[in-house]
Amino acid sequence: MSEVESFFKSAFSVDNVIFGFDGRSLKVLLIQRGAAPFRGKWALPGDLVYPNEDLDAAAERVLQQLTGLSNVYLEQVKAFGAVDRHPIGRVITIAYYSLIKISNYAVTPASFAQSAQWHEANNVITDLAFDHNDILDTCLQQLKTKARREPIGFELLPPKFTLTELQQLYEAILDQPKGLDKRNFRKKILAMNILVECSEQQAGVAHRPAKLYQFDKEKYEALAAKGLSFDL
Amino acid sequence: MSEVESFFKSAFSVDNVIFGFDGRSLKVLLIQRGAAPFRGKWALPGDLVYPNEDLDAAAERVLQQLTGLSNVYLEQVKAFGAVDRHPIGRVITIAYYSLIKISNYAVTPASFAQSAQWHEANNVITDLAFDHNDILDTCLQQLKTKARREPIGFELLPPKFTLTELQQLYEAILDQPKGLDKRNFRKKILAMNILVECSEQQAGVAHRPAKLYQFDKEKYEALAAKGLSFDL
DNA sequence: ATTATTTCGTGTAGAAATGACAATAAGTAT
DNA sequence: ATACTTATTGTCATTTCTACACGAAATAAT
Repeated sequence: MSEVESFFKSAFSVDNVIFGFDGRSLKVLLIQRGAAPFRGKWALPGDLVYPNEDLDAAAERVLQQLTGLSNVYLEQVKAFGAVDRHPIGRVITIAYYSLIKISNYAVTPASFAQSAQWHEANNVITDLAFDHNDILDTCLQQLKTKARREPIGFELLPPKFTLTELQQLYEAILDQPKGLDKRNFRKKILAMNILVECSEQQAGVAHRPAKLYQFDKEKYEALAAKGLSFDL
Repeated sequence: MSEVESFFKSAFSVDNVIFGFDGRSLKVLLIQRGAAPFRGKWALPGDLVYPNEDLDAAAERVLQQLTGLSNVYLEQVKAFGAVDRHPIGRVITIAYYSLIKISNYAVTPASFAQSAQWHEANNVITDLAFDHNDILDTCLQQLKTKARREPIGFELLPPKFTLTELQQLYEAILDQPKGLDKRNFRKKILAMNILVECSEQQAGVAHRPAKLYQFDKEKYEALAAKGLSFDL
């Protein structure tokens, strides 16, 4: 075997930290492994990257196969490449996270035999397979950092939401000890001018219904180009 | 060849965007490739990762072989893995950037035959080898973002520096159109309480010498733990 | 239909941070 | 001594931030 060939004995995979929000807390979708290694352990959904598949495409595929969803927010975080991170050989993995609207996720489609389950993002069991605890922590940290500087939170909410729901989301993501002040939060987010008020109101609640809002992405991008910086 | 084996026909490399600051502008260290592919083209320093080498270690090695430096600021940015990014096979690369004190870099050590040269970081030729323009842009963007929120700029300065030097550095990194206000910059950075004044002064200048300062990392970390957030 | 219950929606005032601005001080070179 | 160059320092007006409480609008229960 030539020297160059000896470098071509490794593989790479993608692992995807899929976040959702159920109205109360931030969740992560984990699977229980059906095959060795780490059979039976909880793990991040992931797969080897096909030889002629781009990295991002592989991450999308993993997400699509597990949730049936496509066209969702997906972002690469970093590569994890410790020599011994995988028991069967040299496999580095590229970690991604996605943000999905939890209500769109139906339950595991039949095509995927493995059991998948939502777990509390801030309180995940510490013995995930491989180095997945590491990966999860890194992605969670990155989400927390990024969510306060870019308007990605909306990816976790239904298209129309109330300001209270939005606030609860941010309280769940940034773990502010005391929560956020209601009036100040509303003032701030409305002042950015990136939300549009819907004509409908919240329905089916046993109290005064709230106004519904939508995130206006075009408006945000126009303002961002002019120097607006989202910051919570 | 088994199905699993077909996944083990790829390699990975690291590429390192090495930044320096010469007192006026931000620089990147590029090499001129001595071998195919892209022989003669300018490129980021990088190498294949050895089979039993951690990713970070490979990035350090590349840096060390080129500059003779070790123990410098090094950070992984992301993986670049388009299927066709490398002409000789499937090779994904993990991009890093490092910040070095340019005065410590002697010139290419003999061990490295390739010619290495500093280029203006904000104005690099657009036909680097591989997808290196992409990688460079991403790393530069990341540096700009990160430099305003974490005290990493000091890695580019000598241990003792004047406030004017520090300001010039930040003006070079964040390309503020009008520069920063001198009085306000000093007020802000000194108020953070992470600099210590040296007993010496600047020497060898034909005008009033400035006080020299050092970055106090322990102090910063103590304050950061209590909630200080570096922000310029 | 009155009442209880729950959440919605809103403004103000004091404190803190920011941004704009220029004159004197301390050295070297001639 | 004088010219030259860069270093150092404070104030004021404006903006932003933070803390804080009550009437309004709907449903549920009687």
